[in-house]
Amino acid sequence: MNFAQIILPLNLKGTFTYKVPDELLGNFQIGMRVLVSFRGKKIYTGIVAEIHQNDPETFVPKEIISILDDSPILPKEQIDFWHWISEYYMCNLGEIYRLAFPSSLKLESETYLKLKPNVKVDFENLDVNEMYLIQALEVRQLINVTEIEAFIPKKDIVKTVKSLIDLQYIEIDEKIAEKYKAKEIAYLRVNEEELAGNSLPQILLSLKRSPKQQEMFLAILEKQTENPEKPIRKSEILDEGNFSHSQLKSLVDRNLVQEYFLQKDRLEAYQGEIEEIEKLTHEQLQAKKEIDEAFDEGRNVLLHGVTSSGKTHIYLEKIEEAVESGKNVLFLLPEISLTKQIVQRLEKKYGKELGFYHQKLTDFERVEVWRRIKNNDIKILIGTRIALFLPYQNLGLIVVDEEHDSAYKPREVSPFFNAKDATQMLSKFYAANLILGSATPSVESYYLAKKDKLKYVFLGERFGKVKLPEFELINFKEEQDSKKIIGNFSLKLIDEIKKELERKKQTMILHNRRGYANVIECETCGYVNYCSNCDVVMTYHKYSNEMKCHYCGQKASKPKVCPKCHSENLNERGVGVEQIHEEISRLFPDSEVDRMDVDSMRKKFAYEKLYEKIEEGETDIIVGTQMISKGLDFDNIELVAIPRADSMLYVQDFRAEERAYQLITQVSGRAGRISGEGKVLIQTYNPQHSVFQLIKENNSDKIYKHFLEERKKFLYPPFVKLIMIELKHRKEDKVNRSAQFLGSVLRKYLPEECILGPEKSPIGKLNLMYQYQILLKLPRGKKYSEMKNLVLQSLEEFDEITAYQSIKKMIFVDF
DNA sequence: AGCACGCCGACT
DNA sequence: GTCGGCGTGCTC
Repeated sequence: MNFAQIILPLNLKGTFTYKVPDELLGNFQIGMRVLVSFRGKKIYTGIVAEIHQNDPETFVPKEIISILDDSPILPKEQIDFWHWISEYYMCNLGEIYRLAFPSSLKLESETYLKLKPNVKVDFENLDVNEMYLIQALEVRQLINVTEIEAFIPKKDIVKTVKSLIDLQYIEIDEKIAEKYKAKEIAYLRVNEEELAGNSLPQILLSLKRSPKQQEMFLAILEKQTENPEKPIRKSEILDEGNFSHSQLKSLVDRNLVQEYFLQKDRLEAYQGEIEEIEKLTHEQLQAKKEIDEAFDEGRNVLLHGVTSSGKTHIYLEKIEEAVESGKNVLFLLPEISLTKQIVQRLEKKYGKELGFYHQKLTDFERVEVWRRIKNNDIKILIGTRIALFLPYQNLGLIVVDEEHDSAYKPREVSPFFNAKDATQMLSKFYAANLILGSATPSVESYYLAKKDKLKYVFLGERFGKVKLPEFELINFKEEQDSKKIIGNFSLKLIDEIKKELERKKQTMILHNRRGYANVIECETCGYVNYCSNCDVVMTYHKYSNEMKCHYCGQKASKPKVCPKCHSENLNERGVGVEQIHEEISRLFPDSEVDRMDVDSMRKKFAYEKLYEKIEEGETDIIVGTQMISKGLDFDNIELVAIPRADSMLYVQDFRAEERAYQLITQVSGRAGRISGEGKVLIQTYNPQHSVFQLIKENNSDKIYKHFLEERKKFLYPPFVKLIMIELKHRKEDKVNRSAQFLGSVLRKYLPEECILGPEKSPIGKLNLMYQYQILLKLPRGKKYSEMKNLVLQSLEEFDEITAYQSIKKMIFVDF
């Protein structure tokens, strides 16, 4: 008797045991998809995680209904990887499965059934339900499981389907993939035979009464003669010459032009020439050599390269080497919009062998990439964190660009894992090389590199020996005291911007806070506008004239009078980017000032439009949030100003300083990329603050040393391992009680100094859910896994309390 | 997760 | 009298 452990797309612990029917055993392998029923009526696509002979004692396993693949859809490496993520990040395999697979590859009750071809049904021996289903299938070729519910009682569905499959009357529609045919694109060509049979003047004569058709025919002919190899897109002809479909139809009817279709991947392949990569500089060559050596020793690399030092060049070299040696490459980015430079080059050289995979693709597009990866048609995959789960065949190199970016570990979507860290395991399973790259590596990666767990490769020069920007601190307190300010700007800063404008250079102003004012407060009674769903104040957005909650997205109108005491003395407090933008526009009325933040970029193509505008030099000053620190590489920006730099530091998060450093450094990298005349002005009330001083000094070793000392002193990563447990419920007393209970269970097993809390989360209520948290600081190394097991045990004890089952539990490991 | 079952309040 | 609220239990 054979059994299998099946991963189901449900947020449930572990795998489920099913019996493998003997007739399926012939081709039954780990990594294949199977169809199983669960809870009687629902059908799910599961993944075979294990095959064994242990008949379970406590329950009678159900049988697998059918196999959906001829060969494993998931390679062994991925299954190992899933197990690792599940264990390390304490999440369920089902959650990973849900995230990893495009929904069409894990159809549930949507799965379609059809009659087997040329089958003679013996109606005599069928029961009523079976007869209904057969009859329904005779009328309609395909029926999905949900539709069957209309005429067969839910509880009998699986039984009916199964017995008909056993009788060989019906089958699962296995052409799931075929439902997602590659998009076909229409092309046109001149009918060569006609052209050979008749002379061109003859043909044109025959068209003399339809001038538009004649024009169109010539347009097609011209393109075809120009480059006989290049197919001519139908849409291209219609759009360029402004021809109509009916005109084309006449030409096709006359047999002068032929319409044909080519299966074309949705992701367009670039057709053009390839430029050679510029030669690596001496410093880059040295870096590359060090990377090569590290790879020879089987070590992973942290490539720490200052902004515009040409990390991309080095990536490209390594990527091309890997591809040439027959391996495939995964290039990971925090967000897909940041692909510009790397893509341009790769697209030219690899065209169709380049793939993209990210959250913004449609399901159709995702399935297509899956298929291409499976067929080994993609050599280089550029993607975001979900691209970790593609069924790579022959992965030889993984590059994680901007490895410090927090987009690699979003806290909003489960399963919670850090893609940057997970990559290290993925590379291990595939025996692939790994490069983590950044201008501002995370403190953790830097530490690993210094500890020699990663090979540290440093690029300290900008490409072409361009000078790094200079930093200057402006003591805003002093300027304020001597009345040398206007609003949020010191005269000094205003003056510097003026100079840039005169030189026709562009300026960037960073203010990392959305909206216009942080709070609207009643001066009379002190009332502030709280979000009704969350325990946070609502931010005033002047542009849209509304109050917004940045956590749940709720909007409200701006109060005209205090809702509590009806006073009209409402005060705006806390400066947002809109206000900075407004002030700058007022200070420089003749200049073009644009704002870039999530709120102003919401409209379709808003980002692209502004990007073009800046590139064309039509924008003089760009005011924005952290958005401006990424992906905007323009040659003409020389000044970067940060008027209220302190706001970045006073966030209660042990990474606040690291983030501030990263953000300031990243945005400063936009300045003087070509000219080397870049300047960064930081306005602060606290110029003596160590972070500002260290940034000014621009000595990365010293900065990281400082961060590491702080982390060591206050016991934070990388010196301890953090696990944050967050409990949520609609009723505050209930979460509070449950959190106290979990705290006491944890204290039973773990030493007191490891446990902080439980306490109310910094945001005590979010989306109507009250949240409490417990922070665990666990020792590194061997002890860690022991202690983690104790945490697991505590959580199990917690789960045994039925009253707490409705408490939502979120676990963030290494968050 | 998601779905059924089951036990208490406001209503055609 | 019912509809429907969400607490509880269970899934191979």
